[in-house]
Amino acid sequence: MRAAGRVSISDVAADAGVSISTVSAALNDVGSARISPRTRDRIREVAGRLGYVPNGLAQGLRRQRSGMVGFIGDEVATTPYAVGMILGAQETLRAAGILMVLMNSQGDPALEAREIEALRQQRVEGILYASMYHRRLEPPAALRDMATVLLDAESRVPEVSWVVPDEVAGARAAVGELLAHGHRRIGFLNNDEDIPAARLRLRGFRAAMKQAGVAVDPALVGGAPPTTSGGYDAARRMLQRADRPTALFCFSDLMAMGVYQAARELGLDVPADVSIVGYDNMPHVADGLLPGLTTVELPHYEMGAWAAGQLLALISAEPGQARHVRLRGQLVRRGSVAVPRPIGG
Amino acid sequence: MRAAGRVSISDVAADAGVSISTVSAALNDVGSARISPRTRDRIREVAGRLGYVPNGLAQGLRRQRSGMVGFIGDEVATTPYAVGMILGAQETLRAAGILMVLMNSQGDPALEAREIEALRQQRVEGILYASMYHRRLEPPAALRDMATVLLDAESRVPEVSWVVPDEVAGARAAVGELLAHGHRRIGFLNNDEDIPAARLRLRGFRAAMKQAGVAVDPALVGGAPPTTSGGYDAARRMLQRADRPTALFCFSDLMAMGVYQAARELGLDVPADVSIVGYDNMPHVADGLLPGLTTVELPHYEMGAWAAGQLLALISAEPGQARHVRLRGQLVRRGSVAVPRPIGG
DNA sequence: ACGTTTTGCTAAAACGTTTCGGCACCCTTC
DNA sequence: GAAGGGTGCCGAAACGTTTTAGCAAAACGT
Repeated sequence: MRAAGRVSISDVAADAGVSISTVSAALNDVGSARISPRTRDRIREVAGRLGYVPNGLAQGLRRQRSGMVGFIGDEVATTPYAVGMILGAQETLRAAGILMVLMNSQGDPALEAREIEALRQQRVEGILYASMYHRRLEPPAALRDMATVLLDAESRVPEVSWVVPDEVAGARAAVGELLAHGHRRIGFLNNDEDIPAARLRLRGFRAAMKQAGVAVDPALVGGAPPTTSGGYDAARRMLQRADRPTALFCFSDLMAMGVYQAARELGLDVPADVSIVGYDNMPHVADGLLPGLTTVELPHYEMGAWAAGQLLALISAEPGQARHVRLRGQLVRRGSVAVPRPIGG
Repeated sequence: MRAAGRVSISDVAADAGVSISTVSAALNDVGSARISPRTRDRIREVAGRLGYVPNGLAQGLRRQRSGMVGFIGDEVATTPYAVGMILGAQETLRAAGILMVLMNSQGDPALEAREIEALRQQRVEGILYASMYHRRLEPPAALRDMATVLLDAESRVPEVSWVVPDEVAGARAAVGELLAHGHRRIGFLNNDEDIPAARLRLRGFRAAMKQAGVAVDPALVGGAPPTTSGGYDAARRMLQRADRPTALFCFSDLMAMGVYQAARELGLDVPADVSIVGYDNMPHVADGLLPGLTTVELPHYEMGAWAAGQLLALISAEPGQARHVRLRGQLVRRGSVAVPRPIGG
């Protein structure tokens, strides 16, 4: 079991009959070093035959670069969203030959501090600090002197880079889809918490309506908990009105799922009687509903990839330009939007 | 930006007026070394004041232990299931002071080989090799000489440790719940793929029925794709029979979601007319449905934790006992099971 | 044939730890 | 007052690399 990587550079050197410096230069293709092609090939052959794998710890120690970055999630790893961000980040880092060490703090500051200490000890070159939902947040003091990028969170301090979804554009796309189908009485079931996503999607909703010249009926804008039953309750209220909306834009796919239930109970067909657009493109929910839910994707993968790219830039470039980005998510069209039919028709 | 961890053990030694050996011994509480309490305290104080963080790479090099393990997922990171396993593993490793490096191979063997190489280079002490769904699978040859534990997969070769869910027990628990409520005509909507989970859950279904002395009607056992629409289609067929079942056990929560839809369309109430039990306890699906779905949890977190523990054992113990475990998942009771009422009543 | 350049390689230092053996010194003990 | 044992610390080697400076031999120019 403990045989892995037992052969060191000096074994290769001995077998090839050269010095370890030569082996190092040959294997690393050092431009400044002059090595005859024959020697180089011999070294390569020996290294391959012996199964030589350079010791990353020794390399890291000597080069003063560990080749690793840390990924810290608050409670992030408990949510399906985490995977997209992790995947995107990991993909980008892999291309750069960097490994990713995963941590999650469960929202416990003391634990988080210990984790940062462990990462610092392993000399990670930077930190991806991820939130599970779009919010405002300041990275802990322990990260002050490390290259850090915030994922799905915005910071007040301008020196730290971050990436979040473009909520306004997402909401505009969603409402635009409904408007394009001819809907005019469009309701918005917002999240009733005071978070950036709620504020910004409302702004996008209003902007889209205004641009289309459609007045917003305040009675059709409601807040509820962003859960299935939150959506269910709100939808029951809204869909029983005489002047009910022909379409509903929901803050989340979960709320939309509740809307489906409510609609069915009220004898309303989706999408014939009421069109629905969700938000999140939650795996197995948005595509699991019948009919499939048209929704706005949260660009988790892209945010992860962008954050990793920015982190790599911070690590290599000394000036360390902080950047702040809002990434658009695609509208994913499925079967929950149709042309409205006259109410009571 | 690049200030992190600049201070080394020799800085501490110089400031404290002792040798680096003494600093090392003092900070590591080496039993064999004799250091006066006063000196030790002084060293501690200096280390704290200077913000000394030992260099993990140098430690790893010298101790011949990197303090890291790798986690390789096939396509695992794309699924919500991954997070539970990752979390469980990470938690256990954290307690042992071990970091976890995350990789995912997307099912591409060439990529996987490169990733293993990278992990080997960083001298990880072992590998957690995770599958996204319970299946048979052999770890790649490149892992032959490394401490490896399979997660959510069984291997044919007895030397490799693995952990999978106890599917038979899970199915028995699910069907037992229905039987306990008085159901006798119980249908099973199985996955029509030929995978261990399908075979074993069918076995569990039969075993539970047999134990209760209830004959299995073959017409009530069906296979379908484990998706929402798969469940929907199968349920429509089965629930329109004159001798329809009063309860349905579904291979997955997604299928159960389709069953909800079908039942509602057929004017059947859940759970009054038809009781439903799912499998997976899929986040935001099982608890998002109305009524909440009673289902069997897949013990992802526990499997991750067990695998990490076993890996730690393999790493430390030279004999390296391979172990194979089937972990039970809890039955999670929500609102989708009730006492049956007479059909047509 | 003799300096000069180029080629092909090596020695040694350095990265930051841990650990082993040993060296002073002090305190007992007789 | 010398032998003996404990106490408190230190020096140096080793872990496996990379990199810089430099050296011998070969090739080149005249």
